[in-house]
Amino acid sequence: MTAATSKPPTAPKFWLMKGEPDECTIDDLANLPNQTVPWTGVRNYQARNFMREMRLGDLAFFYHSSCPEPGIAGIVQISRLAYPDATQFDAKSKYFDAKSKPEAPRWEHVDVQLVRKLPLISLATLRETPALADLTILQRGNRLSITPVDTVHWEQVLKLIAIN
DNA sequence: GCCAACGTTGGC
DNA sequence: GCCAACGTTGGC
Repeated sequence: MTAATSKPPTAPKFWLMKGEPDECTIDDLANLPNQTVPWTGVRNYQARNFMREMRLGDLAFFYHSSCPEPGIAGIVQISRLAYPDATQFDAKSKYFDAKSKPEAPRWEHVDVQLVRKLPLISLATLRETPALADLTILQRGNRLSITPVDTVHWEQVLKLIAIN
């Protein structure tokens, strides 16, 4: 038995990131410089911690949330590791956090870059797919804006649109 | 706008 | 450290 059974630390991970189309749609992202956006505004420790775990090249589903047609709208990749969120110190921002100090920032975020837009995979379609029953965002009461996605779930979602 | 579910706050 | 009150999320 060798030590070769463990996975390389560089294996890309999969995530799902919820965004509100009111702020940035997948098409908005496509039109930004470098098709890249800083994922600012996360104010939940669990979601922040997931961003800290992200590595360059990890892939994420870009999910449209709080809108008429919620669902997966595209794929993005992590293009910059977590760094302090400037909006927490901006008193005019809706993400301002008076309790966070510049010498000890509470909130961080990654940057994400568009990989490809997908035909919208609606929340209803996700719910109708038995193989996705354990997908985190489909669990009762789940509100986390950033969640890990199992490899099998990632592949299953892509099967829904015959990409892979 | 409703409301279930969950996270955060703060008094004790 | 408990827990009630309050705020937020997010689909419907």
